[in-house]
Amino acid sequence: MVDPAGQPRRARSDATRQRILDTAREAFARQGYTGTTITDIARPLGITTAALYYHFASKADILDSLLAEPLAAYARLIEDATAHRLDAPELLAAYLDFMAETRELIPVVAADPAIGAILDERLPRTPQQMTAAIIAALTGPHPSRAKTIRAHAALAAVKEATLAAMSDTDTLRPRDRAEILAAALRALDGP
Amino acid sequence: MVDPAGQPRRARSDATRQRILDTAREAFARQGYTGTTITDIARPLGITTAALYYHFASKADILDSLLAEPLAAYARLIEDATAHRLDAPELLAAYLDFMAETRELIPVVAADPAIGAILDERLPRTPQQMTAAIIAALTGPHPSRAKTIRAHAALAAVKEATLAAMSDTDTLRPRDRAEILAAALRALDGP
DNA sequence: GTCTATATTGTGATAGAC
DNA sequence: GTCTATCACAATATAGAC
Repeated sequence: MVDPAGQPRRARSDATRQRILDTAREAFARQGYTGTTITDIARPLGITTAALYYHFASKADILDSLLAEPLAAYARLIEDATAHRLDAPELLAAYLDFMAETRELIPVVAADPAIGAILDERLPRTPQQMTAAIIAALTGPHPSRAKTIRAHAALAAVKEATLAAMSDTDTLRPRDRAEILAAALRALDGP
Repeated sequence: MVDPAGQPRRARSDATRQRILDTAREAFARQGYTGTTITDIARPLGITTAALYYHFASKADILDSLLAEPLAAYARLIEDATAHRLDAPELLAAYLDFMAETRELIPVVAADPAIGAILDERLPRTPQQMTAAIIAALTGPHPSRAKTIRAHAALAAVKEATLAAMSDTDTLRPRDRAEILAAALRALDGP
């Protein structure tokens, strides 16, 4: 059960699979999902596209593998929001932490309309419905138009400021995190 | 100079050209630029793709025609920002009005990495540099890290809240506009 | 100004050898 | 597990008739 390279075969295969995922994530982040060809993924790895299809059933399957864990985390966030287990500051903080962890894939998913179809099959609700659920949790039981607008502002502030703050660091600095949350809460709550 | 339909030929051609642009804008907004085929544009109009190529040199040429005016307006905004002709509230207001006018095309441009290449040829600076210029104008002469983060938050709040407010109306309500600007300024300026 | 027909290229994906 | 070779298809774009 050990091949000439001295590694168990299963481990070797898993390692290749992981390298494909890493390369794919990078390529998707840079060129988008539709804009990335399977050749773009295979070539940097020094393998052919045929070899790639030994590890994954399709291009969409690669994306699925990349998104599985983040999507599950996001679904949990939505569930917490709709069940009112989090107040507004806690919800914004949870949303921020999710964005921080998933920062590489966020633009990929947001960017490509072709991903919408894939997402619809993986999620209990549409992305728009899921955003609406967070907005609703932020506005509380009496959602005036003004409050809804402020909720959109706060959510967008958290998302973009987090991505901006992490453009030069791999881990979000606690001071930055606090600054972002304070700014979002000011946008949400009024003077 | 009048064809059987009773219209001057030039006017008829211009009208067709305009219908192509309208259909293309709608399709791009729905499916993205890369995700839209020229057949997607031609079929709803009841013409063939060959006919479409009489009016436009390429698919990219259609996008160029759609973006020409918005890009010029955005370049003027950047120029005003870098020349410090606008203070922070005025700059956010100008940014908001630009987003409101261009709302259909914003997701298209933001979404598709393939558009980046086209944009690089049309703009004096990269989109990232242009955003950075607005951020710099918002932070003022002494850009602390905290202030920069707040500027990102404010800008994102304006952008997304404006798109959200206009999702159900064609013209932005003055009350909504004021609400968005107030929220963004709170995010920017601190308590 | 629009058509039919076609050239050309790029892409996701598969078959079968090693 | 990776290769060579190839397929099927879709997409942009062009040629030339009407």
